[in-house]
Amino acid sequence: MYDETQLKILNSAMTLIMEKGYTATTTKDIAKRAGVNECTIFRKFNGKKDIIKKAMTLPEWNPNIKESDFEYTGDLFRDLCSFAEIYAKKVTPKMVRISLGLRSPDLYDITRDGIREIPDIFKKVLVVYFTDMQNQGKIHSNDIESLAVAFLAINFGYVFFKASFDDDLTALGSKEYIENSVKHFINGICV
Amino acid sequence: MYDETQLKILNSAMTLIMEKGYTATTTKDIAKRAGVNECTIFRKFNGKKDIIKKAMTLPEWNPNIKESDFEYTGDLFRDLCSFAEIYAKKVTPKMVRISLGLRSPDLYDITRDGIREIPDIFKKVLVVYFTDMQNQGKIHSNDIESLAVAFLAINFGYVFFKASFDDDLTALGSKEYIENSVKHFINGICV
DNA sequence: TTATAATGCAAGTGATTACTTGCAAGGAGT
DNA sequence: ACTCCTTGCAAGTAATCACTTGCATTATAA
Repeated sequence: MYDETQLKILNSAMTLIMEKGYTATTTKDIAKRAGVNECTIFRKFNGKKDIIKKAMTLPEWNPNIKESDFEYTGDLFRDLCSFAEIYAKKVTPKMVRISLGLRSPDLYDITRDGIREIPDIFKKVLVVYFTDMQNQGKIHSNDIESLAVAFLAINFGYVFFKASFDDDLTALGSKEYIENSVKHFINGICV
Repeated sequence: MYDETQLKILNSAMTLIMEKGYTATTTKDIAKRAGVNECTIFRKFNGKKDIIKKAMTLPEWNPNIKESDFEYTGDLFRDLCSFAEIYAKKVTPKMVRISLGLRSPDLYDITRDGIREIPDIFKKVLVVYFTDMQNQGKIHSNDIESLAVAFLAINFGYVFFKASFDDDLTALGSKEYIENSVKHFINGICV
């Protein structure tokens, strides 16, 4: 699909965008990091935006989340931990940083759908799951929507904090956080 | 503190940064939106960065969150709803958009502390609160830290989604979300 | 009236941007 | 040996960036 030179350019561009954002990343920067001449970039791609468009299809720069990734057994704790782990594995701090770096008005038409897709799919999975559990009488909730958004927020918030502040806001590891937050989510905190 | 011209420049600059990000916002843009000549900007401020530095001290562009804003009674539901409401009132989608727009490498030295401060303070308040409730025997948790981060994430996640996707991800209003998510947070979902 | 300060206007600064072009060097396959 | 194909190199494009300057205009205050 892409030759070695193209891959170096794609990866360098995304790494820089992750660090500085799209607008602040220059083609000169990209060339330097990729170890190629600047004009090579324009021989290989149709401009700066084209690099992003193509890089976003690479698995390395796309969580590529699918509804079918999330399977469940009916065991609440096990299922929610599994959901959270899959989400954490796909939506890494690196992915969050990239999606923040791609926020640029003249890039929205390219990036918008791909970025919106990720929380959307995870939320859909959760709504289906909670509805199913509700029907099976395993949970009680008068608002599945709030439940799904809250669980999504619990997981997204954590990775966002890591992406933004590293370990400064919380030193909690992903595994402990998932286990504890799921436990609290299921059982509540009331005595 | 600032004359009318300066305020127009400050507000225009921040509005544009909210929409396009710092690097993509030009001084020409700012001048045009403020209805002043571009050179006036440089007569009133010491460069582009200086505008940001000064705008960030304005209450309109700074959540200005303080630990003392959060008071509690000991009633779990009431307290957590109150915390969430205060947080939602200070950390609006507009504020989130601004803090995302300010992400630029050559701005970090100015903005970093102010941005990190907000989740930090809210988390501190939550840790103190949950510890107190634990000591009073009102809640049970083997990890206060996870609890605080999860509650912070529930509230930040929601406002972030609104800032990024408006009502597309969820049409839930702030009031319903807070009430439902707090209820779930306290009671859990298990039957 | 007169002095002062704020602003607009127009023109211009050098630096940087994304992007282009012509030519030469090198490697790979025939 | 010959031909592609890729790439580097150097030079250049027009546009835009943050920022400056000199002068005219206006409103305000003394």
